[in-house]
Amino acid sequence: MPAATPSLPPPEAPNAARSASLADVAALAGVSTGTVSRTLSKPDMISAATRQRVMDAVERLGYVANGAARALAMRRTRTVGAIVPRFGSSSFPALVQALEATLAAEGYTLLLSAPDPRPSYETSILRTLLERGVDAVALLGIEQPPQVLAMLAAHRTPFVTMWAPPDAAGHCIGFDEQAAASLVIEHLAGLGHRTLGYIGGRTVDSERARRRLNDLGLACAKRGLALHPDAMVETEHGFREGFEAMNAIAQRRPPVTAIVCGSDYLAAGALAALDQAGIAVPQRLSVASFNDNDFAPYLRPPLTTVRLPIRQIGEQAGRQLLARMHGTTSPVPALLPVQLMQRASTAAAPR
Amino acid sequence: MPAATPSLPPPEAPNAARSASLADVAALAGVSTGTVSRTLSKPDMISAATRQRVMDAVERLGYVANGAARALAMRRTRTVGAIVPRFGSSSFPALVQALEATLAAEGYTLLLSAPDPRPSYETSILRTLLERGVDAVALLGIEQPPQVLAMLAAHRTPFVTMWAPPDAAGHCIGFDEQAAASLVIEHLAGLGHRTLGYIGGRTVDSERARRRLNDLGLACAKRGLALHPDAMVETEHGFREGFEAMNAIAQRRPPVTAIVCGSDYLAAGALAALDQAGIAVPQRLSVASFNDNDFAPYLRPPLTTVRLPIRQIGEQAGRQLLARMHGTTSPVPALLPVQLMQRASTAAAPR
DNA sequence: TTGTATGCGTTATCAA
DNA sequence: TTGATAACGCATACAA
Repeated sequence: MPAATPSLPPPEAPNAARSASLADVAALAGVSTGTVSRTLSKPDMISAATRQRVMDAVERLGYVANGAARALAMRRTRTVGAIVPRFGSSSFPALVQALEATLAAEGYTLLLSAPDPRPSYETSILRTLLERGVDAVALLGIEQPPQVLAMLAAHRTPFVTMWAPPDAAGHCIGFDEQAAASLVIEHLAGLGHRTLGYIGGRTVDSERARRRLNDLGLACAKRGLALHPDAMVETEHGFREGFEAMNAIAQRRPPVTAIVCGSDYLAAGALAALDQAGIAVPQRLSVASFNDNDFAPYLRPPLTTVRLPIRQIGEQAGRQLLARMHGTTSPVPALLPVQLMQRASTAAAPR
Repeated sequence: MPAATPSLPPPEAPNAARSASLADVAALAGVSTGTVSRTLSKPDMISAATRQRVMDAVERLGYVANGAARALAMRRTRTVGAIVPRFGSSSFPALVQALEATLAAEGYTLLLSAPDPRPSYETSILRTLLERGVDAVALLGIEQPPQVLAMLAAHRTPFVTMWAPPDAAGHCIGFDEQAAASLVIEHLAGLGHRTLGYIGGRTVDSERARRRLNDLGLACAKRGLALHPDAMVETEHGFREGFEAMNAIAQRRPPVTAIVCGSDYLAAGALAALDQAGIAVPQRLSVASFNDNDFAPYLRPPLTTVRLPIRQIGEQAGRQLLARMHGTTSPVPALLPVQLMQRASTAAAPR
């Protein structure tokens, strides 16, 4: 160790080995570290003169606070963990973007993780997040294993589940899935359809997909409609997947007059497949879809879609977490409304 | 081991006020904190017996390390910052997913931030990231202001720019944009097209969009093709935007025989618009596009597209950062190859 | 193999 | 208003 300069401050930065610390700033400004800290956090507690000196020193040294030290002392990181599966596709990115924006507005940063399919559950990801000291966690589209909730509880970490079944533990930000299913089915029933197909998510992977299917089934039953087994495909959400699913269905030639798609990616893919196969829509087959990316309304022929409040989920989740982190007891989140986007598709059911 | 407690540890958790610390584990296991720390980080330095005791204590207390303290002591956070604009749309999510996966495999977590349009530059976001102690930074799709690079350099933080001009400062992970433009134009020239349109990103916002346009122009010039001003639209990347851009172009009825789209979102939207307007493709108008989402090939009618190596950019960037953080001098990244996805679209140029 | 003690950079408490 | 100083929880060099 070179001359440790026990008393007086070095005139210039002696070694730029490490980036400047609070102590460096204090030395340069000729004040104590406490004063520097206060100057940065509560400037009005400091006299204008010293404040100026401190700020100058901060500027000259290019001081950037060490978040680890701050987190250690303050016991919070201003960081929020998000566990998001299949981030690269479907409508999750839009949701995450909304979440990030909401949190960023209050100075929080998002730690993004994807659940690792390998180990037992996503508890290892959660563990990593907790080690990173996240102040809160947002869970998206995962079936919460009890362990996850237990860990969260044990660490007193606020969390929300997004787009999850409303009975999920913890506070859930979602929309009325049953109403959404109902809107689609009622619409098709009104057009005279009796036998339907469905292209949607994998029920084996996803509790949400199971519920979606269940809700559709109930809505169908209420109106005497039926889902035909040969016209059902479970797949990932994506354009390509919708395309292939629709092709598979078309090959089986099931006696259906309408297809419901679980997302507008799937719908777009399905329509492309029908187009290529020369199957006229809606003359020979109607298509309706859940709309999570705002582009279904632009597809030809006009689709009737239920618009899902994707970005709103992200925003609400962000607000909810902020409130909870700040100790504000926020109202129990209500289900967000869904909306039927009716198009002037007056075509009656074929057949 | 029930009666471990050799000396005088609390029989149960006395106050669960805070979550367990190393000291708590040490006390319960009847060892020192150093031993616990070593047990967790380098287990083979510890005797089997004590290791077992420590692990039991860890288990019983549900111990999770405090990352802030660890980061403070180790001077690293195992965290990587990513600055990603508009990641809710276009092809950025896929890239981010690839980046996250690559980093997560090595125990790194991604801190995701979107550049805030408000303040001068994204230096405030970068500042936040640096305060959080990120070990490295990945910049995506932004025009790096000198300040950003300066801050990065001042803090000795490794970084890469992704999908940026190759001459950008720092190491850039990208692909050969000129080759991509060339492939599209050569293809259209080969079909006999002479006058083209283009729907792409906003050149005013994006250096990348400027270059893309420039590259297309050069490729056109080489073959004597021309871009028609009335058939040029700059917009955001999205399905809806492509739809509206194409409608705008159609209204102006420019004398073009082919349209180039900057992304498959735009292409999909454009095709939907043409479809709705009853403009036959490719009989009356050819459409070609840059393909960043793997779904253009499924669009009808067959599009010829250039596949852009989006996920590979994320992976390469991740690897590059990992290497740099570990001090490994990794080879200078080469431009990733692009690929023409030719479809059996043998239609010659109309007119 | 294990224990002890120090440092990491902030915040916060308590005096001055 | 400011300064000294004690946490904060972990890693690690050094001792034993």
